[in-house]
Amino acid sequence: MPITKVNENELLDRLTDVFRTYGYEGASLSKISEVTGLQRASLYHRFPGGKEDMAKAVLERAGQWLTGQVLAPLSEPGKPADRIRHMAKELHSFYAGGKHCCLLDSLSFGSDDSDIRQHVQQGMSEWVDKLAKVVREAGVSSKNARQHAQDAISHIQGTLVVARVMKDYGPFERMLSELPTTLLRKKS
Amino acid sequence: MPITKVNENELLDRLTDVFRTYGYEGASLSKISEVTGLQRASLYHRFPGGKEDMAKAVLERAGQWLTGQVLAPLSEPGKPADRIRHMAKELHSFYAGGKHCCLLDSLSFGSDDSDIRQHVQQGMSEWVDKLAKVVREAGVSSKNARQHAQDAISHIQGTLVVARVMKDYGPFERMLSELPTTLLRKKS
DNA sequence: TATTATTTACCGAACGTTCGGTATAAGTCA
DNA sequence: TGACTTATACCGAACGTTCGGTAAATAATA
Repeated sequence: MPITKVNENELLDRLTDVFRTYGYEGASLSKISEVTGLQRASLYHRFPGGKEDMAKAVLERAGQWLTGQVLAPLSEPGKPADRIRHMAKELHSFYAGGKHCCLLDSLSFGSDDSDIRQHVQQGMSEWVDKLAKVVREAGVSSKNARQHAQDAISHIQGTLVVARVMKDYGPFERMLSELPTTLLRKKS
Repeated sequence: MPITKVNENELLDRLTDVFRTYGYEGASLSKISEVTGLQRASLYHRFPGGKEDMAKAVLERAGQWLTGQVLAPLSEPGKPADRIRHMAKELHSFYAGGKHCCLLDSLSFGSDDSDIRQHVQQGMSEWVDKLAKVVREAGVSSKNARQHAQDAISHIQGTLVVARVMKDYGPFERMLSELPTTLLRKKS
């Protein structure tokens, strides 16, 4: 078979970049074609389902990344606070120090019942659940654990919004450094 | 002169709704026309600068609303904590309990140097400054005041993202109720 | 040769925008 | 008052462009 012009991983990297930056509607096929170096028709060869397939693939891979790289350190041996510090480090590189915004934000606009929206919701839902589980294992009560997980993710999303709008990455950095404390606080 | 089909305020209300929900690119003139009840050409009579003018007008009014309704209670007499509680109340209705997402989020996607983006940045910048000023007046050190203001706005944005994605308004409500504490904490 | 990746060329539909024109209200002046 | 002008609010139809998507042909590997 002929060689691919762009390999799967790099293709998804660039797609991620476009969807992150411009959102779903803003990510036109022209822009995608320009960024990936593939013509529209070639993109349809790679993603028969078109733009929606691309967005789903991007979300899928981001979810795997999150699970494997960010959430995994939480399940390894060591003191809970150390494990969370490890996660913070992974989050830092995942979001490029706040310079990359979150797909769960950029892809969550538009009509309520869109297919993409459901994927986004499921992604965030899994994130909350997995994070809450670990916090619970660290000795926080079940109810508080879920709240802390939600609050942490809220804070991540919020600092990323501020970073995007203001180009100020301070709040994101600060939030990461305070994660061990805020996430494991016994009483809210 | 003939009477208007939709008055200025209601028109801006509906425009706000569309931009909030769909973002700038997602808010097509067809959708706007449908929601406002005005034909495309009529919208250009009201907003000669087209879609961009509409978004700017919407941002402008939201900024005035924020200044007048949300930030104003912070400058009135009374205990700082009470004043912040008042602001929280106003924020609650401003964002409809978390069901309305923030224009500063939905309009902040797309190319970095767009005119809209600059308006959004200026809007959030003003918000941080005004909030920081009040926190400083309540006795918090200058540096901490700015950080607390940024953190509060981050948390607002974050809980709104979570609310939009998950349809869970708990984090937003919780965040508002904890605002007096978090905003006035002396040490971080 | 069979298969696969990519391309050129093209499609109908929707995009944001503009134009020509109509209906209504208010001001002007014989 | 009544005819005339001006200004406003709106609309239908079209503008050129871009949208997401497809069919047929070419190039390259196995």
